[in-house]
Amino acid sequence: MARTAGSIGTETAKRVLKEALSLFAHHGYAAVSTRQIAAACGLQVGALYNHFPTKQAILHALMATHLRELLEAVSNARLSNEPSAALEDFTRFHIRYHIGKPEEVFIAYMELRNLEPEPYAEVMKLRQEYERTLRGILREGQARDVFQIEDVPVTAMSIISMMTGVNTWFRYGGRLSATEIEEIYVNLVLSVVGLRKPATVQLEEIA
Amino acid sequence: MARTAGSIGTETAKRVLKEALSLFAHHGYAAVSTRQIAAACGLQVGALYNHFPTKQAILHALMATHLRELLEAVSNARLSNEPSAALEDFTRFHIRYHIGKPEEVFIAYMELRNLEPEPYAEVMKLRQEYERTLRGILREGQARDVFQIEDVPVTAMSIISMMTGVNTWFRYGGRLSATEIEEIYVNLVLSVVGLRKPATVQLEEIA
DNA sequence: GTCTATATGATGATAGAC
DNA sequence: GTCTATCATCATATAGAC
Repeated sequence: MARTAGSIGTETAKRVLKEALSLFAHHGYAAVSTRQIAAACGLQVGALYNHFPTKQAILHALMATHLRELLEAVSNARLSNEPSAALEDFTRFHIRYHIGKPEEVFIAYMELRNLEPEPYAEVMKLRQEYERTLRGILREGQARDVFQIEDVPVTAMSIISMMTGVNTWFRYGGRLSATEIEEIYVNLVLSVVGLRKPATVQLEEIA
Repeated sequence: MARTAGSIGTETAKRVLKEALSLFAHHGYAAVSTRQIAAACGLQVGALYNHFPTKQAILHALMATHLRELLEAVSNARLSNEPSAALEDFTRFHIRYHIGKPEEVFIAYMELRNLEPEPYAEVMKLRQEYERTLRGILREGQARDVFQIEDVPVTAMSIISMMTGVNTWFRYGGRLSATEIEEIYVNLVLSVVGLRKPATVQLEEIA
């Protein structure tokens, strides 16, 4: 069957998702034809429809799977109970996860408008569930007076935009390693809530 | 002629750009047909080609015009010479400009991959020119020891991602007005470089 | 499950009349 | 400058043989 986004069974279906992921990320969903996807899998067009009822079902499966895996991963990340440590944990998790899955992230952000209302609503719900994790951390830190936050929802969206932005410029083999970027972003994000990790480079420079 | 991005003369050409802007922003470049654009202008397809040689030329004109206007506007914004004031000026400018032109911004970020190498390179150059303005401010503030910045390029991209992110969630008539959002973002951006506007809400809360 | 063949319609772009 | 008509190609999706 392999019709639902949650359970993709067969090897061929997995292959289709893998190739479609790459093609959609590079050229955009609307610009990729089912023939291209089939060819990349070593199939003819007709065979594709044994695994997915429509082209859009492939897109939906990619997005929903990505977001579900993201939610599962952040749930497994076991963030600290202390707000500033939790925010650091969340930042490291987000940067690492997003740098590791640039194509999935790109599609999940760029191809939303190609979804029909129903799958769109489902995907948006998953996204908001992830954003809620961050808002929870921010609210907790605000309540305990360890964060300086003017507006929690806006700050949460800002932090997410800031962090997800790495995917627009980061390339392996560039000036900075993924680990270095992670460290920089921890400082950037903590700064946003009025904190700053003590005893790092920029403090030494000032002293 | 109206073939080059810089100079679009006739009324009809302007109309085409206006309608294409809206259609591309809503459905995506690849998903919009030339017939749709023509119909929105009250034309037949053939007439479109009196004004633009290809569909992609319309996209290119939209992106290049937007970025050129953005550069002109930021140049006219007369940013302060003092780094922290300049950063505040830049933030206010960026938020205001981007909230005011959501469709242009959306297209300029989302449809880059639909450009051929040459127009792509031109558009990227314009984008980088804008980013350079912010990097200049950050470097100046770093040199004068008023900003705490670990890495100027990464911080610049973070700030731009953060600010441009408003366009993904801001809607007129929502909880916050454009002015309120501008104020919040000034604080967020100054926080990123280790500053915070004095005597605002969150300081009173702490006291 | 995959193939070939095909239905049905839309696509970007052009030609030539007015 | 716009129209109508058309080209050649491509699209998604389906049917039926193997």
